[in-house]
Parts: sequence; structure tokens; C-alpha cells
Amino acid sequence: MSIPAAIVWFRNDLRLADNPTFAAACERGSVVPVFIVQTDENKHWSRGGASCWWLSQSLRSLDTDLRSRGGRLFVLKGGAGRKLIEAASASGADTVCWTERWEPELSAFDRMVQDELESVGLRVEVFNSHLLADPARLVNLSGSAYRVFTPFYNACLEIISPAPPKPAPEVVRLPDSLPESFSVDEIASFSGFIPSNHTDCWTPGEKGALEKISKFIDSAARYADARDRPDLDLTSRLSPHLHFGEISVSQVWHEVSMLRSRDESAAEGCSAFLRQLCWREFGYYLLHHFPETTERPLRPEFEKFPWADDSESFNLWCNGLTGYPLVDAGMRELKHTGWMHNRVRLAAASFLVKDLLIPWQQGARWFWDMLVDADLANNTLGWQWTAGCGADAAPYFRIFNPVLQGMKFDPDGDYVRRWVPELARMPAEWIHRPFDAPLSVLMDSGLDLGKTYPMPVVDHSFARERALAAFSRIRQR
DNA sequence: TGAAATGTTGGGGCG
DNA sequence: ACGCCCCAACATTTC
Repeated sequence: MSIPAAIVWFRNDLRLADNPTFAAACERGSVVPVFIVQTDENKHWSRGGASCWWLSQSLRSLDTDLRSRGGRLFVLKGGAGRKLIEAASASGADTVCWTERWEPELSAFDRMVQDELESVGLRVEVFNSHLLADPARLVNLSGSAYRVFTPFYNACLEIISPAPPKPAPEVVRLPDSLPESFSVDEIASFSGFIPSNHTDCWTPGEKGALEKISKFIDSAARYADARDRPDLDLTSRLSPHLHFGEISVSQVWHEVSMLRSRDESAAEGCSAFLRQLCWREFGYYLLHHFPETTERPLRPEFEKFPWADDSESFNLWCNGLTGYPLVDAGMRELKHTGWMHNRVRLAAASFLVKDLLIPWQQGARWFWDMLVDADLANNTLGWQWTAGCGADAAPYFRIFNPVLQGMKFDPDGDYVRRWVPELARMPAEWIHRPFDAPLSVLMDSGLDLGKTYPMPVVDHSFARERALAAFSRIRQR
């Protein structure tokens, strides 16, 4: 007599290696790997276009990997609870396993599903592998939630020590009777699931994630100096893979910290990178403790901030037509690849919020739709940080100068040249401020300002003063 | 995970 | 030689 099968409900843990949920199900015996397309899971933050594209690709990869081990992925469509119950009865499964999700709305959803399953006698097992530090457990000395990164980071370093990653199970045994399934290729055509296209730029899936980490390990020594340079390609680009759980964060941490201990010359870069992983943890931590921050500023005084209602400027920003080359390059990189270098995200976000006074929530929505690594926790943290209204935020008066940021972090202008071809012939000295360039330089570069490339949508030094004035207004009360 | 304004210092030109 | 000024370079303060 065989042990009943277990269903593995895959969500944002689309990998076979170092996946405790999948491993536990496999150890029991036969498994039914399932993905459920339910487009209304998260009412306020339904998956954006870039994210839909990534997901459809990643599921294809997961299906391929499962098939190479004798299994396959079952794609269901509809309400999760009902679909899981149907799948259990079709396959004789008595248990459903999944990896915990931490976005408040999704984790509430999962609790409802759990109740529904348990009410019909199914067993539910929940595993955690999405985070290294359990947000519910970490508190500061006064017993409340951290609001400042550095003490949170120090606390993380105390408790994080991931085990070596476990390889994927070699064989996946399916039960004798199986549930019905859509094909993974059909997902892109489901209603409410609207993918964009970034095929040239990425390899979604576990294999692509492993390629990225091994490439990063080879260049990590340069990360300390080069991570702020969008013109170089020395960041890990792991963010979408981590978001979808195509590689476990504990494996990433483990590999980088091993490198740090065996290669002195890479130590600084490795530490800087691990610190970035802690920012990811911090984002989830804050969202867990302050779930309303996806919509509203953590610092209440910012509710009164005099934001502008300016859809015209917002559209220029979205389309990379602000007249500030670094900002425009970033916004075009985002549109084309579904990703933007972190340093440029800061500059572009700062420009929207501080130079144009457009609410950070609008920027967050645009990023949410465009980013292949769109992640509610990290997106929220980043935008609130930039706007100055969040935890450990940049003080409001810290205003990025898009020209100086460009000259500092894209010194030769290669990043701008790549994404803003109108400026390709501008010399490095002027490429970040074509509006200040001598006429002769513009002529030689074939640039007709205002025609082939826009004049600045707003003058930065004027905008800076305006933002500071707006800030002093909310501060007085 | 800023930048601008303001302050200080020190070398060199020049009367 | 000396004092004065200019200003770059750096440091500090302020937003």
C-alpha cells in the first residue's frame, strides 16, 4: 500500500534545488507539482505586464526541469482552494505543501486557502525559504519593529547562517491518477494575464538563475567599486530570479559568504552584496510590520505633502523624455529590458518625486507594471525611501542632481549612449547636460535640442528650491 | 545610498 | 621681503 501523494503548490519558489517544500513532498513519495493561475489573488497589486511575461517563461522552464526527472507541472486556473481540492481528489493526495508568502494580502489569502483545505480534511504544510530572517521574530531592544536599516542589518548578521544548499531531487514520482491541466504554453493567453516581452534580455527559470550567480561569483571582487556604475555590467541581476524563487536566497547568501571567506580580494565586494540582500530582507520586514505602506507614507506628516497632479510630465518621465539624459536612459532601459540599474532607479525616482513633485505612488505603479523583478516589498521600500517618507528614508532635503549623478556614475556617458541614441555622438563632458553644451558641440553631435532630444521638462535648480519649499510647509505643522 | 552654500586654508602672483 | 588678494582645494554646515 502506497503513501498518498502530496501536492506542491508552486508560487514564488519556482525551483527544484534547495527548495524545502518540494524536497519534503518528494521524500514522502509521489508528488503533484501544481501552479494555479488566479488573477485576482491580490486585488490591489495584480501582477504587472513584465512580471506576467517572466512568470510564463519561468513556468515553462520549471515544467521542463520536472519532465527531465519524470514529472511535469500541472497548470490549473481558477480559485486556489477549489482547484487544490479538485487536484487532491483526482490524484488521491492528502497533503498540500507550499512556501510561505510574506506580502500581507497574499499571506491572508493563503491562510484562507489553508482553512478551506483543512475543512475538507486535507493536510497543509508550510515551509519558509523566501527569507533569511523571519520578520515576526526580529525586534529592537525596546521590543518594537526596527525602522532604521543599520541596526536591523546588524541584527540580521547575528542570526543569518544558511545551511549549504541541497541539490534537486533526482527523480520526481507522479501518482497513478492525475488531475487535468492546461499546457504551460496556454498561460499567456489567459484573460487578465497580460505579458509584455523581454525575450532578448533574460533567461527566466532556475537554469538562468544559476548562470547569473556563477557569473556574479566570478566578478564579485569588482562589485564593491562597480556596483554603482550602470555603464558596467557588474551587478548580479539576480533580482527577478530571487523574486520568483528560481534560486533560494539562502543559496545565494551561502555561495557569496563562502567566496568571501576563501578569497580575500573579493571580501569587500561580497560584504557589500550581502548587505544588499539584507535590504531585501528589510523590505519584507517593513511590509510585514507596516502593511499599509504600499499605499500610504510611513511618516504621517507626508499625507499633507503638496503633490502635483501632472499627467503630462508623468508621461514624459515614463517614456524617457524628461531632457535629463541619465533619467531618460534609465526609463528607456526599463521599458526595453524590464529592469533598471539600482543607482539609476534612485536618480529616476528622485527626479519624479522631487523635481516633478509627482506622488511616489504613481512611480511605484509604473515600476510595478514594467519591472521583471517587480516585488511589492522592495518596490515599496525603494519608493518610500526616495520620497523621504519611509523607514530610514533619505531626509527630504537629500535631492539627487541628475547631471552630477550622471557624471559621477556614468563618467564616459556610455550608459546614456546605449539607451538614448540621440545623444550617441555627444562627448562625455556634455552628454549629461546637453542643454548647457556650446552650440558648436551640439552641431558636431548632430543634436537639435528641443527637436531630436527634448529640453529639460523642468530646471533642476528651480525644482530643487521648489521641493525644499514644499518640504518646509509640511514640516511646520 | 546628496548637493549646495559657506567657511577655512595655503600657495602663488603681484605691487 | 612683505602683505595683500585671489582662488583652488578641502572641510563644515545647511538644506
